Amino acid sequence: MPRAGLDRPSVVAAAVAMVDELGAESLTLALLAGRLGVKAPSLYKHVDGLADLRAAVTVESKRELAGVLERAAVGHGGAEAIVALADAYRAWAKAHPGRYPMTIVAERADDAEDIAASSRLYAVVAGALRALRLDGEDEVDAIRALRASLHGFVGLEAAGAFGLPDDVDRSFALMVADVVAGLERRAAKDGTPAG
Amino acid sequence: MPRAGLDRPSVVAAAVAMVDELGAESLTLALLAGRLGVKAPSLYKHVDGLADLRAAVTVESKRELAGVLERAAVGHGGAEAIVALADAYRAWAKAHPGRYPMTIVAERADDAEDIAASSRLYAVVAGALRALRLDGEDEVDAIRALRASLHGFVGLEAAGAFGLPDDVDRSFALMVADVVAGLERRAAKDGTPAG
DNA sequence: GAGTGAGGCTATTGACATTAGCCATAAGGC
DNA sequence: GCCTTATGGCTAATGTCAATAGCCTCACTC
Repeated sequence: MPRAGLDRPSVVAAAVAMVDELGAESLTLALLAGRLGVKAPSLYKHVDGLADLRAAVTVESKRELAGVLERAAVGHGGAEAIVALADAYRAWAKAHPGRYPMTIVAERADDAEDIAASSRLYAVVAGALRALRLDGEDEVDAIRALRASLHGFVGLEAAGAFGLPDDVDRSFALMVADVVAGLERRAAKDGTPAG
Repeated sequence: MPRAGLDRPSVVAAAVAMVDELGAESLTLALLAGRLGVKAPSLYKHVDGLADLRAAVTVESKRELAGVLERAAVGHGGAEAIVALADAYRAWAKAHPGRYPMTIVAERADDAEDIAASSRLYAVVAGALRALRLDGEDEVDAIRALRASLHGFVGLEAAGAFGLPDDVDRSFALMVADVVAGLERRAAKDGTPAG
């Protein structure tokens, strides 16, 4: 029997592809092994079971999304940066419906890579809001509002909750514009000490 | 062997309780049967397998949430109604983290009960926005924006994505206020033909 | 009280994860 | 160029779970 030449990165990459194609539910060691030309127990040489594999796919997905958002934000400032981030966020989620939900699960305290990837994701959103010059609790509140809107819209869209034929792109653009306007008003209020 | 006296409603009710306690992942026919003092195959006399049971729990959850929201909205008008709806929505989701995600899955075209429950849920959100007097696409856009914000916030909260200690209630109240303000501005623009 | 059907049951199959333990291959030391 | 070693495959076995088939008995009806 020739060696298949697998290692952890290649196994995780195949798992990522599988989740993209078949959805998170369908990620099974048996099927993945088959695709890699190997029997299921062999995967345990590279990965510590299904839970570990899922965790690895999660980290990889957080990294990928963070990278996409970082690239989307460059060259834009102020409100434009937020809109660019929002569009990239939604596009990535639509392109990877199987993996998108993984990007919002809380980081595992014992996984340094997960913590790093999650922080990157948080940082890129925070970065898009930097121009508003909010700080402390106000900044946290703003980040939460933006993340909630984006995640909610994308999550509902992926779940097929927008059954009506009305233009979804338009609904999204309007929502993002409202969020931007709302946060800008918060920033204005913040910067202008009330009498 | 005495009969256990089960029927579809009692089996579904036990499943609902199980999801509330243990989460959706842990809903298994084997465990549920054990709780009901019965062996797993017996459940097939009342329910058409795990998929059917999950679908039934989903419908029940949509109904329950719709009922809660309907009750929350009565006695409020305008912006107040939206805030009341939002608070009730979040409270229910926090109280039922295992079932909440089921409430957003698209209805199954072949399940009349599911369609009815989903419509009720949509209608109660639409009702809270009625005072804005939006119509057609504008109304659809508004409903989507409100649903997205609510779903996103509670989804992130349930996922443990709000790791920072900052006051989550405050973040939510601010977001809802911004959504209300944004939609009111849309309504004003809509009612005032631009020059 | 006989008949009947609903609601339990056991037995079995099949998918899957996981563990234990074996064996060959590929890589490195002499 | 051999010998050692550990890595990366394997088979075999266990356990959990869903699902199906087919049996048996209780409870209700006539």
